[in-house]
Amino acid sequence: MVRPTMEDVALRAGVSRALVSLVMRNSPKVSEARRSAVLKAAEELGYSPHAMARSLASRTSTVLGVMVSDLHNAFFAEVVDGIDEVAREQGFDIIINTGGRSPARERRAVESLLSFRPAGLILLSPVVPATAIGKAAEQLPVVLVARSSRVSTVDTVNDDGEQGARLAIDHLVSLGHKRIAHLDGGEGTQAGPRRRGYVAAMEAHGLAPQIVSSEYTDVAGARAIRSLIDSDSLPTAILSCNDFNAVGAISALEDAGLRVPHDVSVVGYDNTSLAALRHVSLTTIDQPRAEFGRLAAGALLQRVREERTEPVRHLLNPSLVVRNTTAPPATPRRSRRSGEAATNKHGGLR
Amino acid sequence: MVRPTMEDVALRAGVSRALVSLVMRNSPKVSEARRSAVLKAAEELGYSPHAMARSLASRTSTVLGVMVSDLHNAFFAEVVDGIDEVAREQGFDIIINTGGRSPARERRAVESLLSFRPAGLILLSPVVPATAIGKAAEQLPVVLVARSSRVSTVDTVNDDGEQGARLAIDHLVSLGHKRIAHLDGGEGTQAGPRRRGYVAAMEAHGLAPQIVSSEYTDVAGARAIRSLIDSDSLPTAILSCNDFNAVGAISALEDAGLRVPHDVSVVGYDNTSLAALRHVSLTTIDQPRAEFGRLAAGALLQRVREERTEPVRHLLNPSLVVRNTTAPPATPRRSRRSGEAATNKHGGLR
DNA sequence: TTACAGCATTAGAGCGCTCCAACCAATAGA
DNA sequence: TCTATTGGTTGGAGCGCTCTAATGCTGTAA
Repeated sequence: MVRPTMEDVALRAGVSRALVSLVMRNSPKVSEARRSAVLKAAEELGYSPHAMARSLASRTSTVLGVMVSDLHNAFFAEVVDGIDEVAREQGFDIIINTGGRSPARERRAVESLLSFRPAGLILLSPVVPATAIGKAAEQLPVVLVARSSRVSTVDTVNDDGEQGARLAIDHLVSLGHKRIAHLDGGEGTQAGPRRRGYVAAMEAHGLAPQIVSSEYTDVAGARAIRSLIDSDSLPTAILSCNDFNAVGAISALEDAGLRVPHDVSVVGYDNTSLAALRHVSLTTIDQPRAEFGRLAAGALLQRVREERTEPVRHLLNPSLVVRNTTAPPATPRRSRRSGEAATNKHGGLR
Repeated sequence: MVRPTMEDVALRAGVSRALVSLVMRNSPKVSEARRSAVLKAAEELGYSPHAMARSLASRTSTVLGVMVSDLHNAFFAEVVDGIDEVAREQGFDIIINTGGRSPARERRAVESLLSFRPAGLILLSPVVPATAIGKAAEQLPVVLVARSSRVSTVDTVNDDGEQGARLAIDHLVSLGHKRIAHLDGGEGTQAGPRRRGYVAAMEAHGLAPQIVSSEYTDVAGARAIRSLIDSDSLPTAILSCNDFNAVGAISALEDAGLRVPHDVSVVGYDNTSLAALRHVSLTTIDQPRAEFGRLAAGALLQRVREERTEPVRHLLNPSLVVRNTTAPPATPRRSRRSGEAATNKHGGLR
C-alpha cells in the first residue's frame, strides 16, 4: 500500500533524485545509459510520479477541472469527450466533478475542483450565479459552455439557438406548414435564444408565432399538447424546446389519437441519443457537442499558456437532422411542388 | 491569479502558521479569540486550503477517485449520486474520470486518478482486465460496481441479475405467457447472470427457454426481433437484456405490424430514464443504483479507515417495475384465474 | 601544461501544508 | 515556596517533487 518515491528509484538506479526527475520529464539532457537505467529501476519498482507533489513543486498544473452541472444528461458526456481529446493531446489531464443542477452542490463541486489548483476550469452549463463565476475567474482561467456571460475574463462556447430554431422553422415551412407552435423552455438555459429565433423565423415567413409555455421535460411537453388540444388550437407542426419535451409531446398526440407526422409534425432540439432511437426517430436540431468541448479546452489552454487575455465567444452553428417526425401537413392538400411551398400567405389560426 | 497561502493568513492574523493549520482543520484546542481572528483573516484574503499540499504533508487523502466507464450512460450518474452522498457525509471529496468504454482510455483514466493519490478508488463497470485491477488494489482500496471479481482485496457491488431475470419471467408467466424468449446480452457485463436467471426461471416453470443472441443496443434488439419473425418463431413475450435492446425490439415489432403489449409483451432491464418516458413506458427491472453508490462508498471508506480487510460482496435485490409493455397474451385465451397460470405444461414452440 | 568550453549530473532550497516535540503561561497541589 | 499539570501556541522537520546554481568531467585549444 506504500508507493515508491523518486528517492527509491534514484537509489536503485544509482543516480541522484534530480536525475530521476529529469528522466521523468523526459529532458533531452540525460545520457542514454542513465536514462534507461532509471527507466528500468522505475519499472521494477512500479514507480509512477506523484502528480500533486510535482504540481506543488513546479507551481504549475497539468490538470483541467471540469464541472458538469448534470451527469444524468448525455449531452455533457459528449462535450467531455471533446474536452478530453484536446486536453490529452496537449498533455493535460482532466478531473470531473458534478453539481447535480443544485447551486449549493455546484458551488461545492467548484470549490473542490479549485482545491486541486488546476490550470483552468471549464463549467458545463453552470447554474451558480454570475458573481461566483467571476470570483473563480480571478484565480484561474475559466471557460463556460452552454451558458453565456458578460464577464470579460471568461470565455464562452455556445450554440446559436436562434439559428437552430430558424433551421427548424425553415424546414417545417418548406414542407408546407403555416401553423407552427413553439413549446417554450421557460427559464431553462438557452430557451431564450431558441424562442427569439422561432419568433424571428415565423415573422420572416410572414407567419404568426404561437408560443406555449412549457419546460425541458417530457411531462411538460405532454401537458402543453393537451392544453393545445383542449383549447382547440392545435397547429399542424410543433417546435419543442428540446428532445425530451418533443417526446412527451409526441406521446400526448398519440394518446389523443393523432398520428405523427401524418397529423402533426414535431421537431425537437439537441439531437440526444434519445432522438436517434429507431422507436423515436425524431427530427431535431443537432449541436456540435464534441466541438463544444474541443473549443472550450482549446480556449482554456490558450489562456493557461497566456497566449491570450481578451475574451473569446464561440457561437457554433447547429444543424438540422431530418428523421421521421416531420412531413407535409395532411389537411390542406395543396400544390405538390415537393419541398417548396408558398411562403407568403398567412395561415389562419384554426 | 495568485492564491494566498497559510503563511499570508498567519501574518495577517498575527499568529503562527501552525495555528492557522489547526483552525483550518477545526481542532478543538484553539482559543475562541484566535480562531475567529484567523477565520476573519482567511475570509478577507479569500484563502482556501491547498488540498494537494495538505494531502502531501499529511500523507493521507480525503479524496475518492471514481472511474466511470461510460459517461453517456445515465445509469452511472445515479450511482455517482449515491457515492457522492456518502462521501460528502464522511468528509470526503470525489474526483471523476471517464474511460469511454475503451480499455486503453480507461487505463489512462485510472492512472490519472491514481496520480492524485486518492484514499480509495471506485470503478464503475470497468472493462480493463482483472490483472490491472489487482495491481491497482495493491496500492489502495478498490471497490468494483457492476462487475464481479475474485480478487480478495477488492470489494464488489452488484445487482442479482439472476433474480432480476426471474422476477421478469415470474411476471410474464403470471400473466399467462408460456413462450418467452430472451434477447441475450452476449459478452456484455452482467449478461451472464441474466441469462442464467432466465433459463432457471423458465425451467422452474416447466417452460422451454429460447435464447436469441443479441447485444445491449436498440439496433441489436430490432435485428433479433426480425430474425425471430423471419424464422417464424416469435414468442408471445420477450425479456430483453436491457432497456435499449427492448426499445429496439418494440420498434421492430411495430414495424412488423404487431402491437405491444397486445400481440407481444416486452420487458427490459435497468429501468433507465428511457423506460420511464411516457412514450416508451417500458415494463422493466429496476436496480437500486443510488444504493449501489452508497454501498460502494461505504465499503471503500471502511477499507480506507482500516476497519476491515476481508472482501465484501454486495448483491442487491432488483425489483420489477410494471408499465405498459406487458399484458396477458392475446391469442390462446385460456382460464381466467388472474395472476396464476398453469406452470407445469410445456408451451410448444409455435 | 593550463585554461576553458560544454555537457551531464547533483546538492540544496523550497512549494504549502501537517505534525511532533518543545515551549510558555496559568493554575493546582504539595 | 516549589513542582506538576494543563491548555494553548509555536518552531522546525519533512511529505515528493522541481528548479537553480554549482559541480565534476571530459575533450580541445592555447
